[in-house]
Amino acid sequence: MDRLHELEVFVAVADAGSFAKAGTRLRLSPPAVTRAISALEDRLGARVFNRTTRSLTITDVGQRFLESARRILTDLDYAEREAVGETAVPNGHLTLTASVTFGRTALAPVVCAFLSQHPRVTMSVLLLDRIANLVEEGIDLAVRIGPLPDSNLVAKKIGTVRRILVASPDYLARRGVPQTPADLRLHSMIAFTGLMPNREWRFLDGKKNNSVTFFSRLEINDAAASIAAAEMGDGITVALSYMVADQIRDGRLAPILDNFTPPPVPVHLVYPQSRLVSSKLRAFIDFAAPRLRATLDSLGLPETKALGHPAEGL
Amino acid sequence: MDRLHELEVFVAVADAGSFAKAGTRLRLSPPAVTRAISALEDRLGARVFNRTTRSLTITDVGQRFLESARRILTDLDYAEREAVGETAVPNGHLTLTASVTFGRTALAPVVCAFLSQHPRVTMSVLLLDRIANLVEEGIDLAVRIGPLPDSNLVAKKIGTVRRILVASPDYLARRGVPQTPADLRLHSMIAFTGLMPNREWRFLDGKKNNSVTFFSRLEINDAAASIAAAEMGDGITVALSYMVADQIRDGRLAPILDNFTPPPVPVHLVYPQSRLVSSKLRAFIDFAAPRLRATLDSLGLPETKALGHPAEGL
DNA sequence: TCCATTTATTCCTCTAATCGGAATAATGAA
DNA sequence: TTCATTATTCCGATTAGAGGAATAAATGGA
Repeated sequence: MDRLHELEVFVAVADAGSFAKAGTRLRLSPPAVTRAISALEDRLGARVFNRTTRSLTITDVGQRFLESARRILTDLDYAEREAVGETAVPNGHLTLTASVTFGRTALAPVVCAFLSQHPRVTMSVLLLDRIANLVEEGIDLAVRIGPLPDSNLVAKKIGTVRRILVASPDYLARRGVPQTPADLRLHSMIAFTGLMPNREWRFLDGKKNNSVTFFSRLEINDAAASIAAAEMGDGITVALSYMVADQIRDGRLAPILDNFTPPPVPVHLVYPQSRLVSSKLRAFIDFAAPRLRATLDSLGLPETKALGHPAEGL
Repeated sequence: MDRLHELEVFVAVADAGSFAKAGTRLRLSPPAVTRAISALEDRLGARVFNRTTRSLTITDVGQRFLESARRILTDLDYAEREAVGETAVPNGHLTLTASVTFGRTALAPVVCAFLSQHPRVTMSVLLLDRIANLVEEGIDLAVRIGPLPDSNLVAKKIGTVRRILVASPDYLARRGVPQTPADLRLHSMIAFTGLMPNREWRFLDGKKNNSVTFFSRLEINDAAASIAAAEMGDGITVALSYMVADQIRDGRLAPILDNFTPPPVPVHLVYPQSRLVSSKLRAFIDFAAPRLRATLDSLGLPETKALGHPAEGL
């Protein structure tokens, strides 16, 4: 077994406080974690952890070894990068996460372009419609849409996205185009709960925040499904602008009530705070930020200051 | 691949100056050495050695990495030993060498006893009838019989062995027992060239060195074969006392001219000089020295000061 | 006190990695 | 120019390590 792998697993278990969490962080199966720790313990001839199914404590041997293991892993990483000096190219693995639709539409092309320029980097891209815990899940970088809660993550803002109402031309031909937000009460609304909870459309009326509530005949928690339903003429839904860029361009959906939208929400790249951001992560951020900014700009109006009610983050 | 294995191979190649020598030292096949260096170079994204079939130079990248690699290997070894602290047991691999017959008769039982007391140690025992180069061949310890040439090896003397003349009782009944060294001229001599080159028997006559030359009808360079020939009644041969201890005890050979033997030759444990003798090597030396000393004592007269002509070493 | 859930470990099968031998090609020395 | 040595590649065989499933144990909550 790769002895450095053993050390990596050992440090991860010590940091995570359990085999299971360390496995999640390192994307290893439970037996793989057990195997690595057992191999280390065999070589040391001593236990490094005392553990049961629900508790884990580090032993004296483990405590003494832990600092050395960290240092050795850091030293090797540094030595390898120092050895190749100024000619170093970013290499290694990066794990990213984003929402499913953002990942598909905006992030994937940027990742592919980055990988073609950096053949020594490998990536995992996790498209999730939940807020991942970066540290616990061993994720290097996330794209976060919406206001950020306080945390010790580093955030780099790359733009905003607008929340817009859309409907199919066929629907609008049948039912008329709403002229005011109040008109929405007369329409079939497809309530995507991720962006319009409580059947309420909040918007800026000039500089004033306003909202209108409505009855929705369809309430759904999946963005793609709500957009598909709107395309089929079932009603009006809300989407983030990038989610429907293709459909708008192709004429399958039309934006409505453009002057009555909520303020745009920010989009950030976020990553765990660290004294040393790895070169590959730095390289990706520097590569991706302007490209994602351009993507966001082309998919919506230029960035404006966010005012008023914060949206639920994705 | 075990990344530390890559570092170990890398350091060994740098020290040895060739893949082939490093492979010999580490007991790896040529492809295994190539594979380890290639894996390291793939991970660094740069060559560490420029090499042809007959030359090898370290690159700038390799030079920068070499010191780090050494330090990391040393740090890990130390960290593992420190972590387990006072409860540490010797562990790891030791490579020993000795002559074939000494290995079989005297060393093997000691090695087995040591291994049964130290289950965390593994050993390779190389029984060779040539003088191995410890550093080049990655050998931790050798048993050397005979005077030692100057070297930077550390030597610990554990005893002496006598060179004795032996013949079978049947031969002696047929041809008579030689009473003086000069009588050897009248006998059939089996000249084992390793111990009696130039058909000459050198011996101490009181305090004076003396010698007798003779015609030998059989000259052979293999100790076992010459002893076997003597057992068959073909003549008188010379042997180191431990080589024929069993035969003498069993009455299959008898020593002759005991008062006219050359001075005993020393037996040493030798190992490369190093600032830190590994705990497993230290443990083996401490374990083996008294036992081998006892073995040598029981197989021959007590240790006496070596005087006169040095024997060829084995 | 009991039960359900979670987690560490073990077993098994499959896949991938690494082994060494043989062959090849290249290099340097005689 | 030839030959011996050495680094590399290829191939088949063996071993290692993966993850899934099952198991057992421990813990927390009811």
